[in-house]
Amino acid sequence: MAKATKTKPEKRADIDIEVLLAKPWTDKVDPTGWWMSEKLDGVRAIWKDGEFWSRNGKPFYAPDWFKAQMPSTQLDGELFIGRKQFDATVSAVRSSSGDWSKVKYHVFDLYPEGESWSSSFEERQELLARILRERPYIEHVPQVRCTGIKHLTETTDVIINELHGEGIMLREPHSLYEQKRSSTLLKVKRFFDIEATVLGHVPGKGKHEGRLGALDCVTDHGGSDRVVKFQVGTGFTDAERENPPVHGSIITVRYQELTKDSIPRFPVFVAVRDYE
DNA sequence: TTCCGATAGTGGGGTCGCAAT
DNA sequence: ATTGCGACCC
DNA sequence: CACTATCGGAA
Repeated sequence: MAKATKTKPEKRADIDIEVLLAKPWTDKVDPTGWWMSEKLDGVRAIWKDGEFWSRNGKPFYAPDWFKAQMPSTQLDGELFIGRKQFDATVSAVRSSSGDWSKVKYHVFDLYPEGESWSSSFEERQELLARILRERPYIEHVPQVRCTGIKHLTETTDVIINELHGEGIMLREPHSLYEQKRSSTLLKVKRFFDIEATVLGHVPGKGKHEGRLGALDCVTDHGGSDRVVKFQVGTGFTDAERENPPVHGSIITVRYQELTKDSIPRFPVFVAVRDYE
């Protein structure tokens, strides 16, 4: 295993980074012919000018041995340790003395520079396949042609239920790299519902001054002796914030997954429970 | 008429780093 | 040594 | 990341 060098990273200013961002998939879009890849729950990073950059233009300071394998080509991908290891990935790549030994850079596209603007997704993947060969800490994210909605559903089942991954990314065939949120890139995720009891109200700020900001909640999933407290602050209409569920109400909360402490990640208010 | 795209602005869990205690 | 907070990631 | 609220133009 290569060791991190002691050379302190030169401080670099932020730069302008504009990446392709995804929209949620709905069944109004027929995925037939689209490219499927696993949605990796890591940290988005652009390789450019000898450094990794976040999608907000902040630098990540990878060790020299990690950067030594990188090509000169500008790349778009995910710094990723493994499934269910988002926190470990963040810790590795964002701390000043992070352990990059388990991190790999999973590349799914070129980052535009000149002519890559005008090349199709398939052409860019072909170029990537040639560039990314035989590089120890780089993976070229596999793309699978989707044969239809059943194929998409079954693949999502495997990724989420068996491999415990986050979901699927869908790429429109022949699409260009657009440096914005685009309908040519869709994310397929799944969410769960839980019921929780309202403990209290957190006041809102700014445009929500004087009304609800978030609800303090508690749930007893995972054992009635284990009290799991969390907050939910999105999913409300303005009218609901004006007149929120009172203390003691049972509400439904949607979330993606439970954290290691059994707390819902990405919690969203759905409704007050409407049955007894 | 409805829908879509873009912008602005709220909110969550978790981690790191730094200041205050 | 502990706590709180802003600034990031998602 | 999640969402709501607006607005203007496309569909």
